[in-house]
This record gives sequence, C-alpha cells and structure tokens, in this order.
Amino acid sequence: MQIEMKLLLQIKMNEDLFLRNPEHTVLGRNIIKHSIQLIAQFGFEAFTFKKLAEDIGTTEAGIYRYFENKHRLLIYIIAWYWSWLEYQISFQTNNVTDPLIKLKKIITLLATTVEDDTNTNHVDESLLHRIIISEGSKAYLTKQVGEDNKHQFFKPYKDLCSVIGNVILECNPKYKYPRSLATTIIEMAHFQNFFMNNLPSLTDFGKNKAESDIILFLNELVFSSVVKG
Amino acid sequence: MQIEMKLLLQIKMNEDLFLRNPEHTVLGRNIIKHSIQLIAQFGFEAFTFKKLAEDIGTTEAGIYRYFENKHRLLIYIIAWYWSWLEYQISFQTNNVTDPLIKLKKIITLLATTVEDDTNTNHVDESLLHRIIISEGSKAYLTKQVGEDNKHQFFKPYKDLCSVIGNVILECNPKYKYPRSLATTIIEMAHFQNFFMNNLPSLTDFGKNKAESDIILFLNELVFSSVVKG
DNA sequence: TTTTAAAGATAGTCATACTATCATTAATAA
DNA sequence: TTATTAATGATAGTATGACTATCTTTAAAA
Repeated sequence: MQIEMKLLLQIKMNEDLFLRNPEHTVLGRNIIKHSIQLIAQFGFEAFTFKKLAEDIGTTEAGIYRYFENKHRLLIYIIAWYWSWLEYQISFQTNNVTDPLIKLKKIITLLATTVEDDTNTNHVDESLLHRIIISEGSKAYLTKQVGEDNKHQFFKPYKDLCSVIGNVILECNPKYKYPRSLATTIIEMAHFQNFFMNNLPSLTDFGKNKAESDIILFLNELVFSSVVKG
Repeated sequence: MQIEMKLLLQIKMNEDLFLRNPEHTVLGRNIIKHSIQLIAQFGFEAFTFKKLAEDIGTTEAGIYRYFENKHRLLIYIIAWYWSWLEYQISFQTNNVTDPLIKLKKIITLLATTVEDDTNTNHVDESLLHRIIISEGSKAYLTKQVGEDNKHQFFKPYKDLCSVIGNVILECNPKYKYPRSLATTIIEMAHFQNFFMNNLPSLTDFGKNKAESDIILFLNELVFSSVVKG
C-alpha cells in the first residue's frame, strides 16, 4: 500500500456568497461539481436548482441550504475561477524578471483552454473555462451589480485586474490606462474565443479557429500600445 | 397652420425576428417603445411580457402575437440599434476622406451617450444605448447562438463590424486583425462604460467618470496598433 | 448517551412563460 | 351597404421555476 501525497489547493471564498460552505461537505462539493457540469452543458439560463438536485440525487431544498439562488452560485464558481487563475499566474510567472515576458505569459494563460487541474478535486477547470467564456459577464451585467459589489463578490476579478495592471505598469510606468487595458485583455481573450467558435465572421480567426491566433492578436494589440516611443 | 416636414427613418428588420411586424401597428410600436423603457429601467432578467402588457394597457397574449418570446424581442431592439448606428456612422463620416479621422469619429460615436433621434418616433436611442451597454452581449451569449445566427439575427452587428474593419484596413491595408479589432472597439466602448459606472476600480476612469477618457483610451489603443512603423 | 448538525422527504406558494379560445372592433372589399 | 377578414381584447388554463416551511431520519460530536 502506497501513501499518496497530494497537495490540495484550497481557495478561500467570500463567506457572503453562500449560506453553508460547500467546500466543507460532500453534498456541497457535489453542488459545485455538478453545477459546473450542468451550466457548461446547458447554459446558465436553462440551469435550475431542480435539475441540479436531480443530477446529484438530492432535493431542491438541499441546494437552497447552500446557495440563496442560482445567481449567487454562478458568481461563486466564477469568483473561484478568477482566484484560481490569479494563483496560476503568480505561479507561472514566478521568477520571471522581464515584465514583457510576464505579460506575454499572462495573455497566453488567459487565452488558452485550460486543462483540468488535478490539485482541485471537485472542480473541472476546463469546463469552468468554457463557462467563463459564455457566462462570465453575466455575473456582473445585472441590475444588482451595485449590491453584489458591496458584498465584494467581484474582488477576485478586481484583484486579477490589478495584478495584470501592475505588470503593464512594470512594462511602461508611463502608460496611462493599465486597468482598462487589463480588463480589455481579459474580456477579449474570452470574447474573441466565443466569437471565433460561434460567430466567426466577427473575428479574423474563422479559418483556423486557433487560440494561438487570438494570442497573436492580443500580443500585437497590447504591446503596440504599452511599448512605444 | 404650418406643414411639418419630417423625414422618418425606417429600418428594415429581419422578418424572422417577429410574428407580426411591430412597425405596422400602434400596438406594435408601443411594444417597442415600452419594452425599451422597461428593459432600461429594470434590466432584461426582470423584464416580463406581463409587465410590458400592463405598461401598455394590453394583455400578455397581445404581445405574443408580435414576438415569440422576450429573447427575440431583445434581439430585435438590439439589432435595430446596430442598424441605426451603422446609418449614423455612414452619415457622419460621409465626405470624410482621411480614414484616420473616420476611425476616430467612429470611436467617438460608439463611446458617446446617444441623444434621442427625433427622426425615429417610438424609439428612444438614449435608452437603447444604455440597454446595449448592460444587455447587449446577452443577445448572443446563449446556447441558441448558432440557431439565431442561422436566422441572420446578428447581421446588423456583423455589418457594423465589417464597416469598421474596412475603415481599419483603409488606415493600414497590412493590418492583420481588422475584424477582431473592430469587435474589440465596439465591445470595449460599452464594457469600459459599464465598468466605469458600476465597477470603477476595473478602469482608469473612476475619478472623472468621463466618456471622453474612454475615447482617449480607445484611440490610444487602436491607433498604436493600426498606425505604426 | 445525549445533543446537535446535516440531509432527506414532502408539500405548498407565487411568478413566469407560454397556449388556447371566444368575443369584439375596425378596416376593407364585394 | 353589407359581408369578410384582420387585429385586438378578455379570459382561462398548463407547465415550470424559484423559492419557503416543516417534519423526519441519519450521522457526527460532546
């Protein structure tokens, strides 16, 4: 018998997002796992707590003990993703001194389809990445955005934006729009992907449908404005 | 008594979007008018045909005679906006020979809060602009995007993208990503506005909250990559 | 062994997204 | 003018979604 050593990555989530911490119980982790699967498969609009409950083999009321409503659950898994991604970025750009290389690496990480991270048991990052692409902006494009923001629900996204903004400033301390450029990179990494696969004539990647082309576009866009005379 | 001359702007809409043409009847025009008001006020999620019917003074069934469901109605008014905007752009850049000036003008038009166009009676473009900002991407960020695309529902958006892409190519025939840059301009003109007003720390416009700053950012972004050595 | 927390089971409320039907009104054609 | 048809009004009804409430069972901790 072999003893397995496994470093489990735990992400600390905003307590206001849930009624009962889903990380702490089997049912809770099942809720996260199956909601990621269902939202990725059917889209957020068609996703209901009833279907989720059936999928898990529990009841609707059981889900409501963890999450107030499906919007909170969406914000939860999306916030989780941004936190995880920020960790990935800090990990993968560790020891990189050249900020230009760092920024390039970040763009690649943002625009590349993620593989499932085996350090997180119940979360399939590859599915989550697809959710971010098609549902990500629905987290904040609501009338409650102000309320949700007061609860700090968007902190992971803001933190990521801030990290990227700082790397941009390292590249060029005089650049005037580090945060707006950061959100542009994040949003466009995902929108161009969505367009490429669903409305290809809105992009220049219709033929190849290659993520690498999106990365080239973003690099060209970012480095022309950040690095110049 | 004075005879008023008024040029009424009529936009030809995709027939598949409606069951009965709303432009042709009083009730139809009321549906458009009031849905724009209600969606702008309460957001698309909270918008229902029942509320719309009550607002107009008709019944739910009455609305269903014009639109299959609220998503089609959303696509309708958004498609209308893109068509109207393309007309505005062609009008306002008419006789401008310098493509750089043309592109600058386009960026300004995209990022500036619209005033109500008195050539369109039942449509309040200023409200529509706010809808585009917070609900615009919900038109296509769905699982039915493929089906809707087959119906050509996104043609006005694509046409606008194509127009802007061509101006970009006029500026620099060698530029490799005219369409992706066009969608980036369009989406960012609206997302930066939304962020500025709702999640300001995601932008560099939090202090002033001025659209003019968004325009400066977009100009800087676009012209650095389009025009260079 | 007692207490408590979590989960299961079931029921019920209210709103939303529709569909169906029949009567009324207004415009148009014979 | 009347007959016909198109649009609307009025009303009802179904299925589903988004919850809330309550009661019982199970499992873990004190």
